[in-house]
Amino acid sequence: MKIVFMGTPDFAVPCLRTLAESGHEVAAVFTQPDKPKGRGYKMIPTPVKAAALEYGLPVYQPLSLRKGEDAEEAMRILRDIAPELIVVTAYGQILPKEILELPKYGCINIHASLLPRYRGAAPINHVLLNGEKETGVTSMQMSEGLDTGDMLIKRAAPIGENETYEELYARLSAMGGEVLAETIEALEKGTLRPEVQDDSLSCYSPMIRKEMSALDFSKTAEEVHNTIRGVTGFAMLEGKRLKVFRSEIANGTYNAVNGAVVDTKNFAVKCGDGRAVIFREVQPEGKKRMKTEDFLRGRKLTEGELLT
RNA sequence: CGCGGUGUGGAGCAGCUAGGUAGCUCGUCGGGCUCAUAACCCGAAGGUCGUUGGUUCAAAUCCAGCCGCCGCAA
Repeated sequence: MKIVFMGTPDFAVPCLRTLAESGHEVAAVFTQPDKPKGRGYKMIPTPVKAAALEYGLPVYQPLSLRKGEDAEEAMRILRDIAPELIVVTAYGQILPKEILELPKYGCINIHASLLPRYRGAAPINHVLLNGEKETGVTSMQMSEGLDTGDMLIKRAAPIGENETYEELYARLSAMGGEVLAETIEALEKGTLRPEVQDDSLSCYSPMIRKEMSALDFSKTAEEVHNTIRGVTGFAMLEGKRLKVFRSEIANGTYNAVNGAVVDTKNFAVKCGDGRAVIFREVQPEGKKRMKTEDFLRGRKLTEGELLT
């Protein structure tokens, strides 16, 4: 089958690899344009582009598929290729109707949630922020709405109590490749049974804004913990930013001001419900990421010291 | 040329402002104590102080360049 793949971040790479190694013809890979990024504004290729070049696949990076010269040219390229199927995984652009209808089998999307829950840009983050116990990956037949297409194959995954965004992201990313493989296999066999999404059960997961990462110690320990897991928390310690990558909820309750260090050996911080969150992995401003034990060797805490 | 921080034994840091014996908390190794321990006590090994050059009687420390790592911002 002749397939065009569209995707951008790491998350989409397993899907691309699945296709590239499936024996199907990957006629083109679309990914977002390279942008000056990071320190020194270096141009960094998107992970999907890097992987595509590895396989020697042609890469296209239109600014937009909806308007402008790039969109027209992209449309010409797609018509010229005449793919039987387009696979989209975390591409970062909305596809216009004419592209959705171009391939014989339409466009298939791999989405990192159990639809219709957590439609939208940041399902993995929001699932963790909300303390969900289970999530998954769904493949769907794309339609014009945002993640509203008919569901094809759905696979669930339990979420660990202390699992972080990075960990869940990696798991679901790999699972995405597997679900895609199954979906294509079923498509070829004609055994797919599309299932309409129940809109009344749906919810959206909007893009993450950086202020969502600010830890608020007046909230419950569970909420603080979920913020750390879902979007990497940060707090101010002695005027400097401290990122928190990993945490657990401490046993027992404490009597102290919210945000106070209540255990200097474990770096436990008291939260609004009297319980405390133990930081397990942190990164001080200007330093690298490290385990809390390492951090505490160089930076002694005092009981009652305040995080804000 | 986006802004800024940082590079010191295996880990995390201090020392640098006012150049002159390489230090702290851990880890490792050896020994001791203990019913026992991620506990405690004693001892030891381990560092071209990122790199190159400059200033100086003398540079981890001052100056310049280079390399690496990181935060912010996009």
